[in-house]
Amino acid sequence: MSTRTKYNPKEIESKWQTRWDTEQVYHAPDDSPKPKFYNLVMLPYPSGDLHMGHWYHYSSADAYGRFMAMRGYNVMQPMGFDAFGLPAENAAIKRGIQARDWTLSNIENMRKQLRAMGARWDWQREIVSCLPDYYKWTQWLFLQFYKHNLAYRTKAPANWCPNCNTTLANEQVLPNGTCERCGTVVIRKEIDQWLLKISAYAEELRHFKGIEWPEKTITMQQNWIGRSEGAEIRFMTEIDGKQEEIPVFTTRPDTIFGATFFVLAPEHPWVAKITAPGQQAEVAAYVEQAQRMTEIERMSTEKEKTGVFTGGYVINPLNGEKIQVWIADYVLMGYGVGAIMGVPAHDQRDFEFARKFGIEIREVIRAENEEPSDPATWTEAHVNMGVLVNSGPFDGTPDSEAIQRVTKHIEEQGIGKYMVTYRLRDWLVSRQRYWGAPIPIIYCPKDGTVPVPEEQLPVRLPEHVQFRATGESPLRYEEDFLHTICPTCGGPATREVDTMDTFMDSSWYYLRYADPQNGEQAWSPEAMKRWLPVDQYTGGIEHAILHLLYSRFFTKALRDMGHLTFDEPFTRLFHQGMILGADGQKMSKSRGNVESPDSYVTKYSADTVRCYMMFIGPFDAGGLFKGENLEGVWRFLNRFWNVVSESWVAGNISTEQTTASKAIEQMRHKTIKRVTEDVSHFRFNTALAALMEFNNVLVKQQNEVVAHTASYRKASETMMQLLAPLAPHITEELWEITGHTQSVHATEWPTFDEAMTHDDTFTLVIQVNGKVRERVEVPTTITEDEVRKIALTNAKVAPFIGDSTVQKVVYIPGRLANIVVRN
RNA sequence: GCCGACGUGGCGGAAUGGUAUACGCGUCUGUCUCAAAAACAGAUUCUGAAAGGAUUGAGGGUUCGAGUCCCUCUGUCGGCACCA
Repeated sequence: MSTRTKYNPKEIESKWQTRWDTEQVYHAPDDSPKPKFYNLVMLPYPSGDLHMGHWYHYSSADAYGRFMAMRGYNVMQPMGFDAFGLPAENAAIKRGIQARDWTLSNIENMRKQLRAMGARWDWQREIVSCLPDYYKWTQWLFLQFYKHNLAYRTKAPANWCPNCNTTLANEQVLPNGTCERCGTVVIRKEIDQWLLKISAYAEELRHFKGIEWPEKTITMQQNWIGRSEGAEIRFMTEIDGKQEEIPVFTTRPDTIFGATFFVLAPEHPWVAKITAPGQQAEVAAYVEQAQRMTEIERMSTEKEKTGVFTGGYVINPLNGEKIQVWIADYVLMGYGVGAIMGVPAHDQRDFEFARKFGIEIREVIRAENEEPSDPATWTEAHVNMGVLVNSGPFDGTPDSEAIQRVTKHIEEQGIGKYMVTYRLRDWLVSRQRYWGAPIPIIYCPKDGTVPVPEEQLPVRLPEHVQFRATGESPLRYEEDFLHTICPTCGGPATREVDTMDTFMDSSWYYLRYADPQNGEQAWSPEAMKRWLPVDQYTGGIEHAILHLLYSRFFTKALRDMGHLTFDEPFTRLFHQGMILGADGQKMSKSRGNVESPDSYVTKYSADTVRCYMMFIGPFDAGGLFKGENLEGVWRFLNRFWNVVSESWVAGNISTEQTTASKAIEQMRHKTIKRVTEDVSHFRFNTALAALMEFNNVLVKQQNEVVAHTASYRKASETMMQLLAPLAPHITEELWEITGHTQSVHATEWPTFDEAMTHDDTFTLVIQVNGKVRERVEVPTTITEDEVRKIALTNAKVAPFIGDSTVQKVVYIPGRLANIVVRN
């Protein structure tokens, strides 16, 4: 009999990590006969260290991947690095090193940490977005967008972060008007920018056909995209003696007879033209002031309405009325057509504006049962439904019909049309920074904007540059980079010095994992068809709009270009929660509540940290990291180690069936059922609780006779398999110690027999009027009559019935009997 | 302001309309030890000597029976917010 061994994680974890690595057991082969399962996690930014959030995210996602592998899938679970971006550049400026060196050494460190988790990463598929063999294809993709008119350059007011010294996409400006990265207040700046025409896919992006995503995420994307149905109506004006038309967008064409003024956004191209000479100074001042405003100031809803009369007029095409043209910053250039008709009676914003500037408020819709009243006495706009009044030929029309009737009318008259607008604006991808993929465009004095020919890719980012303290991109001063030859005429030309938003890199990395080493193509059609789309994607909800929306856009655009054959990149999406410090606050150095996962791996084991992360609570809820709570998981793993290793050295295995062995067998089946269902639904916390319960039972019985039965041995075998996805090292080691030759992770997931999950007896709960009065152990075969008899004659129950009349006995088979009595 | 989710022991949390508080942490008691740690055994929602009573943010409703379903309120969190 061998002596008892102690759980020694240091030794076994490095032993198995090395073995898995050298034997490449987690590489997903392209030619497996098994069905594929693409298990993806959002790739990390190489900040230098894997933090608690990474462990939380990746432990569970890996457990799921391991579970699916044991269920017979060819699981592809890749890992890579989203390696371009500002932190590298800032570190370079601060420390006088190269961004590339900083990034690559961080990656090196994080690879080690990722290995120490014991996850089944497919390292052969690793991608690093800042390396030329990756960003070559990011550039290639940009060129495809350009070729299909989905990338364009324009001079427009852009969100500018004065701290990061670069433009930002709308999605990167937080709701409070600050920079997503650094929290600085974003201002607007007019410069030439490259944009991707995501708005062309607004309608399709609103739909989520055939995918299982959290409702919340879908709603967030739909709100972000927005959609308003209405009409574009052209108002007439006269400029320099010429008849001109200015369109407005409205969702309420039925209220057009109530339009008493007209408003242009301050940035509207017609502002200068329509402004009367006498008003020019005032208008110019207002426009300038609006431009200077930060996003915060402009977005404040508390703000009182402001505006300036331009001195110009337009004519309402329906009633021929001449109304004043104003400019006001509550009208946004980026929505609709940047111009509105002001209907103060039935729109609260227009109401406030009209009140402030003394403009007429004219009622054109009256709610049913509403007494006629003077709009001048109103305190707010009347937005309820009703029937049209003061609306010429439309008087008396219920406004439920009026929208359609007026729209039809203006279409027939040729003064407007039905129109849908979206809130979603095009994606600004230019960044005035160095550490990103160069935009593959050349500017030639003769040929203008010329895309870099595909065979000249990649446009290499210089690897050794002089950083500037201001954060200004060093690229524009890199003469070798800047000056080039025009691909069209061969003459001298300059390169675009802006680089691409890092979200460009991450919008397609999941495609590259399918075919990561392909030097000829971004991916081959075969690899694409074999692996994509992603079956399960796990990542934080903070990317609900940014990365997840961009990736969907890429997928749809690339499908239309013929490069992909599916509509959605991520079939099933799961958001893990956020892990907080023990004080309930976000972990941060300034708060001093940061905990390093590495120190807990050293103190306990990787398996302990993994299991603890899964045990904190529901995976989508996140939770607080409390170091002391790891003790519980650590004790569990030790007890598990001891009970398995000891029971397997004990000899004399009996195959005799006893009451005790049958009970163990039943619990084994119940546990398989619970764990299988829980892990399938990402409920790792309750799966672990079930395993702990089973283990507690095995521990309790390890000195009993039953510990020498085949059932008991089978139970510990099942425990190893069920725990394997969660704690891969300890189970692998025990599996080997107990004489198995194959890896536990390569075994088939245990199955259960439904009949075996039911006990022979159950605890019958006896209630009187819904209150529990007694519990009796009875056989499951018991009949209702027997239950009634037991319930009504039970000595402990009797006093609660007393002299009252028993009205009925509700019996729920297998559970309880409720005696209903009335006095 | 609008929309959505949530509120359970000292703590993290568990509960197909059917035994509330599983599992774990912490705490207390005990065993072992010169002692401590570890490990092991037991206790641990509140109240009560016990029988019992009360208890899932507050109040109401549906039901034989409600943490779970419905209504009102309240608190916390998340999203949106001058989008015509």
